[in-house]
Amino acid sequence: MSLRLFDTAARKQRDFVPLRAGAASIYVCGATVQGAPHIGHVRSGLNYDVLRRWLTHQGFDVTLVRNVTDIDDKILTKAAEAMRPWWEWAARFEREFISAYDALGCLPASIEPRATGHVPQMVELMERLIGSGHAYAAGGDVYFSVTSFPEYGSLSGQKLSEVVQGEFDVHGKRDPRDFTLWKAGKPGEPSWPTPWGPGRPGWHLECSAMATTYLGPEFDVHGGGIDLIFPHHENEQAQSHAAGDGFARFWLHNAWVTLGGDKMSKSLGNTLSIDAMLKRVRGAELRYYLVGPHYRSTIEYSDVALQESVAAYRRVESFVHRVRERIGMPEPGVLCAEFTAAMDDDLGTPGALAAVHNTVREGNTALDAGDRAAASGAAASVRAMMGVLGLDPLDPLWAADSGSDATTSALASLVGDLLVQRQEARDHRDFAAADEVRDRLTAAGVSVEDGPDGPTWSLKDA
RNA sequence: GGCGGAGUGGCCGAGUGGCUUAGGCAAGGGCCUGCAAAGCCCUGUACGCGGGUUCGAUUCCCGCCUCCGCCUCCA
Repeated sequence: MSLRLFDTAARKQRDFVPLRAGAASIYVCGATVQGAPHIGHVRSGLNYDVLRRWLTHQGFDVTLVRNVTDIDDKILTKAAEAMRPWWEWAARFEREFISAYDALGCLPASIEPRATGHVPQMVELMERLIGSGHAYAAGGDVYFSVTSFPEYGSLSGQKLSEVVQGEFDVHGKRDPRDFTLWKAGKPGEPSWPTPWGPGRPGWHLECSAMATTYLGPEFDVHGGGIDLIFPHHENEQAQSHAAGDGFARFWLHNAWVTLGGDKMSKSLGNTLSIDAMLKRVRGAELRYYLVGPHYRSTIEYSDVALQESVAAYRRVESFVHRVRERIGMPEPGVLCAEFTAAMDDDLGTPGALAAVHNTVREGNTALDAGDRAAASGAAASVRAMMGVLGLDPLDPLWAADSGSDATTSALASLVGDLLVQRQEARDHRDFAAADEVRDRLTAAGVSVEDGPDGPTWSLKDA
């Protein structure tokens, strides 16, 4: 049994066979850095992070490219409204995206190329397309001729005759469905020189150029949100195939995070910004929420569901912590077969998580029974499985969630003293005094649990 | 109009032609505990509606209803 992925182009699952044995190349459409990241953006990043981790765990040498679109109409418009240079505006949100990815445990991409840094490659691609009759320049714009390419529409299942995209254009567009590869420069806007005059990149072109620059003319996986299927990915594929590149062998698309039944709206977007979310839950908890459902299922956001994920994650986390405290640090061990089977089935994270929880239960039972080897083994397995999902509670990645070392050790010292007092009271069967200590700790946000090896404590909900 | 997705038990969320009907959260009962907490055990018996195929359908087929996405920038 090996990995099978749902390929949008084939509309079915296919066995993942990489182009080069032992290696996997992935291109993900990253952000247009025009505003702050919300959980929907990050869900996409997370999905491909899980794919990347799974492939890495299976021994593949993974190259993951996640681009940054740092030039586009909205960036220009918003920057102008804010009276800031467009490049400063783009850089600011690029940083916000990076820190959002970091906060949720998204491994850094192999490279995060910016559109503005790849104009020569775009020009080269356009020259090839014009040379082969698939593109034409008109009034400083460059368009892709959709009717020159019979395959157009194959990725998204659109019939060219039914496509209603685009509008008639003043620059001499030959067909309203032709899409823009390159936009002629306008006064006051940034531009780059080309054989057809100064201008700036069209959205579709940049991804083709960057993907093939780093991954070669043909590569394994191209991912993005489902909204990108048409026209963005259709156009990318058309350009690259028309230019003679093999391009993506698999197309993966993740579903939305919706709010109130609707696609996230600008007005409500703030509510779900990563910054706002991380004030309520920890990064790992938010990640669990976003990674738990299958990537092709829509997540209808709700506070209740988020809290359920928090509870579920903590169940796993507390088990691993318990083992660490009673037995010692478990190193990541082997995955259970159920987990592997689930992941191989188009990244079935729900089934994978079910396997984790089953192992947690077995581990807890072993712990209760005093079977240290079994408990430790279960914890090792849980760490490995959660690690594939980027959720290993003992990953240093999440250390920041529990405060600085100095703070932690000061707190540990104070709580330790109180627990000694409480234990003395208990030894004297003075339960009123013992409970008073516990109540004080509870009120301070520290919960106490009595285990077979004495009491342990932890911080309660943030 | 074209293309695509979805409707599962109190909630979230998988999945499957019948077998122990995933897993989590919440609830009730029990064990454990000085009491708790955590943990473990047990309980709930779901699959939008109407037909059809079948020995048997939540799962396959047909029709219908409702919701959503893309076709314009979008993760």
